[in-house]
Amino acid sequence: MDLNTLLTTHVKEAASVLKGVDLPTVELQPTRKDFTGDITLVVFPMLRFVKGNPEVIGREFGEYLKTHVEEVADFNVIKGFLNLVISDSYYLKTFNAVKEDSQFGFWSGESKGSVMVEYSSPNTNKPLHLGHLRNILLGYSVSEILKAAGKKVYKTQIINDRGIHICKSMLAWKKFGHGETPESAGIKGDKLVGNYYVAFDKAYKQEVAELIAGGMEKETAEKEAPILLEAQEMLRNWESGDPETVDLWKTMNGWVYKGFDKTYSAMGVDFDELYYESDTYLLGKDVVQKGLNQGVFYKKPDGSVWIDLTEDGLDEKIVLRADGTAVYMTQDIGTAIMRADNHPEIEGMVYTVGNEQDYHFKVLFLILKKLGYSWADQLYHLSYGMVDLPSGKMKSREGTVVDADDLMAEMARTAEAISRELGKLDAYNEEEKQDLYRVIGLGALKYYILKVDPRKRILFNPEESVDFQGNTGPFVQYTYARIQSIIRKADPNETQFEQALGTHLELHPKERELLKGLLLFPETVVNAAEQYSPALIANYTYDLVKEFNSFYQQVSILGESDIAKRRFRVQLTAKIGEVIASAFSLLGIQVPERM
RNA sequence: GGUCGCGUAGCUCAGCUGGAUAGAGCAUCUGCCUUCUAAGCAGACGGUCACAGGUUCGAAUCCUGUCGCGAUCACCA
Repeated sequence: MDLNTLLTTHVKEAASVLKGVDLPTVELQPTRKDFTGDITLVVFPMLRFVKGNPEVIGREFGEYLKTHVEEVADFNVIKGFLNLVISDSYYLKTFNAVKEDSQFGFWSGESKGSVMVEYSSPNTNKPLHLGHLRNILLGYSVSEILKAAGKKVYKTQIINDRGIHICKSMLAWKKFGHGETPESAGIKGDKLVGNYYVAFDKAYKQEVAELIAGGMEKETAEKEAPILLEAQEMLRNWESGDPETVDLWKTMNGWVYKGFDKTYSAMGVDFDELYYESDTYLLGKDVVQKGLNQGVFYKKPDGSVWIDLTEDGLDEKIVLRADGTAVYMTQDIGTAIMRADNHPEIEGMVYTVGNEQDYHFKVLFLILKKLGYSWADQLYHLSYGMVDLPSGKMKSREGTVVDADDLMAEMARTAEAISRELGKLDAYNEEEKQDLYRVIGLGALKYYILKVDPRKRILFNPEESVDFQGNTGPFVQYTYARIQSIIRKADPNETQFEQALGTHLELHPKERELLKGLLLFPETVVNAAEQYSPALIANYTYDLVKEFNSFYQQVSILGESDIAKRRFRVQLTAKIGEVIASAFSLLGIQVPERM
């Protein structure tokens, strides 16, 4: 039984014995740092049931708990707050009970069901940038957190591999590419295709300008530019399965996927299952047709298909174009259904998509519900804020996009510069050092992005770059490396968790704080999963690490002469290291042995 | 204009299912490396929790309104 439920039971018991009343709820909270105690019972809410002066009542309850509950060593009352001091032996016993569990904090019971988490889902004509980075890191981390909380997770993405935008880069490559390939150009495939997407835009703008100069209306020119008409024809060719077009499409998409894979692997993320829009949009069209027959949708005179959501407080929304081609919504309907069909066992889907699409997902979930899918109310849009630059939104046309590959490389370079200056890595060869720089650089970047509440937008200033000190990934990594250094130097016998520890040690205040922090890990994981928030894990880890560093500075571990104390400190240190590694694994961040 | 989100120290953020004197990091300033890694520790400075009402014994937290910022309301994805 954990401490809170134990105390709740006894407080209720005290109420019944002392006052003869049934307390429906008991309010406990961690004692604030400035007061003596570990757990505080707030007396005020009890006044509704127990009449009297809160301070007097607090003292009465304190006396009762101190004499009847062995875990309560002492108490004090300040205003309406009953601060309970928990005995050292309770913390030591609890530590003994959990220290050998290498999966401490992770759900170890039966699976709590399956869930599918979608993230990344890029266009295939633009390289990944900082915005994708947040999406991918969030989705991956939430997946890991859900797993730790007992779910089976399928990591997935929908790849937007179809549509007019793809044809634009294909056409530009055909016109201006002269057969260039990633190999011949010596650049990643996604970058190559991205260049042609830009090349299309440039050519298109020029044509429009020329048409306007020739006396054409701007609006007409924008619609009639020959290169655009050509792209549209290419899309029709693609949809009708023209072999040459389909071949080119396959080739160029292949380049892009290879490039993306490199980026994903550099980031240390992966997927269990991929869905391609080119596979799902047809199913979406079928379902729309069915929904039309069911009366969920209706057709406008021009042939386009709509749903009327005005009764639900939303607007009318198009689900199929007049020419019968699919829109964004059509393919998302198809994708959701295909996923549910493939995995009847899943109990939920999480969509990691920016908050600019809040409305879209509201509508999507509502449509699926109206179509009668039972799983529709288990869909969740993990909505996150944009990543903006000081100058505003990132715009590829203005060249202000922060490229994901470049940024990761730059972070590693910064880590290298700092490391070289500190010069503590004599034990490593050059290759090991390079690995370490990547781990630290990535750690800084991932932590920087994941520590903020997903809902909030992030302002990224490339000039100032990401910190390596204070509340950062490297700070946590550094502490981990310190811990490993201690373990390397410690007597191997003493680091073994099987080595029993006494329960009658007198704890140093720093040790108590560390133990309290350690024991919070499991509930932190549960909370993070419930709220889909890696930020909770990051903040927890930071607090724990700060507490450890303070302990480290004030209390000698290996220098302690009392064997029982030293053994406890070494094991506590090792356990903290383990929890840091576990917590960081939930953020997708690695921890180094040295730094 | 409708809808949704956000507004806490100079900057970046915690705290938000109501509880004690609102916490960190960065920046600025002071100390601490002949003792386990100074990417660290200890401390100082810094606040009208956007504003105004309301609910409550108690509000940064809940409700209403106002202001500011952002997103969205496309036969783009």
